[in-house]
Amino acid sequence: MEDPSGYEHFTPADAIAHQQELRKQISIKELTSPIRTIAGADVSFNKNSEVLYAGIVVFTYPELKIISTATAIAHTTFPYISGLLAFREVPALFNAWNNLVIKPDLLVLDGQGIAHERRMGIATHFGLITTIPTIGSAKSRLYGNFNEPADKPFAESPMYHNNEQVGVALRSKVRCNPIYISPGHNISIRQSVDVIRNCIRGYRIPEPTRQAHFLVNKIRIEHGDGTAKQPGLFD
DNA sequence: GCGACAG
DNA sequence: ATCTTGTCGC
Repeated sequence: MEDPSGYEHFTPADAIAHQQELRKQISIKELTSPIRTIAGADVSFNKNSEVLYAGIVVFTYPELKIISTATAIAHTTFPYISGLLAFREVPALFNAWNNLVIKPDLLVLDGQGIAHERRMGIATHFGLITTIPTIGSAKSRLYGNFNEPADKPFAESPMYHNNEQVGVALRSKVRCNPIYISPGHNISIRQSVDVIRNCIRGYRIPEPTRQAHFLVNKIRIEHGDGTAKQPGLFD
C-alpha cells in the first residue's frame, strides 16, 4: 500500500505516466469473499479553495445501516483536470481511510472506475493503493459509448470502448438521468452493478455515496467554509 | 479545426 | 464541485 501524499507536486505529465504504471496491476474479477459491509466516499470543497473535506461512511450490507464514519481535511494545489481527478482527491480520501478504525469489505467512490481513457478512474486508483475492492459510481459520463437505457426501473445499457465493455449506464430512478457504474478494482462489472442496484433506496444516487456527500458537506460547513465568495474586485 | 471533458 | 429561487412535470 503506497502513499499518495506526493501527488501534490506531480505535473499532469507525471500523473499520466503514473497511471500508465498503475494500470498494469488492475484486476477486474469476481469478488468471492462475502460482502458484509460496504462504504461510500466523497469529497467536498469550495470553488477556488485549496481545502478538501473527505469523508467515508460505512454500512452493514445488504441492510445498509450506518455503523461507522471517518473524515479528514486536507490541502491540495493539484487542479481539477478531466482524467486526472484522482491526483486531486485521493490524498484527502486516503487520510480519511486511515482514520477509519474498521475497514469495509467494499468501497464505492464518486467517479469512474475503469470507464476511463487509461482505465484509471478514481475508484480504480484508490482500490490499487489500498487493495480494497472498489466500485465507481458517477453522475456523468467520462468515457465509453452507450445507448440511452430505457426509462424503466433499473434499465441497463452497456458502455463500450471499441469492443471492450468498460461499464454500465444504469437507470437508478425513472425520469432521471442514468448513473454510470464501472468496477474499480478486485470486482467484476456484473457484480458492481448488482451491488449498486442493492444500494439504490428511492433516489438516483446510491445510498453510500449519498450519505458520504451529506457527511462531507456537513463538516465543510462546520469548519466555516460554507459561503466563501469570489474574491471581490476591490478587497 | 471542432466537440468532449468524472469532481 | 459550489452557489441559488423559482418553476415545470409527474
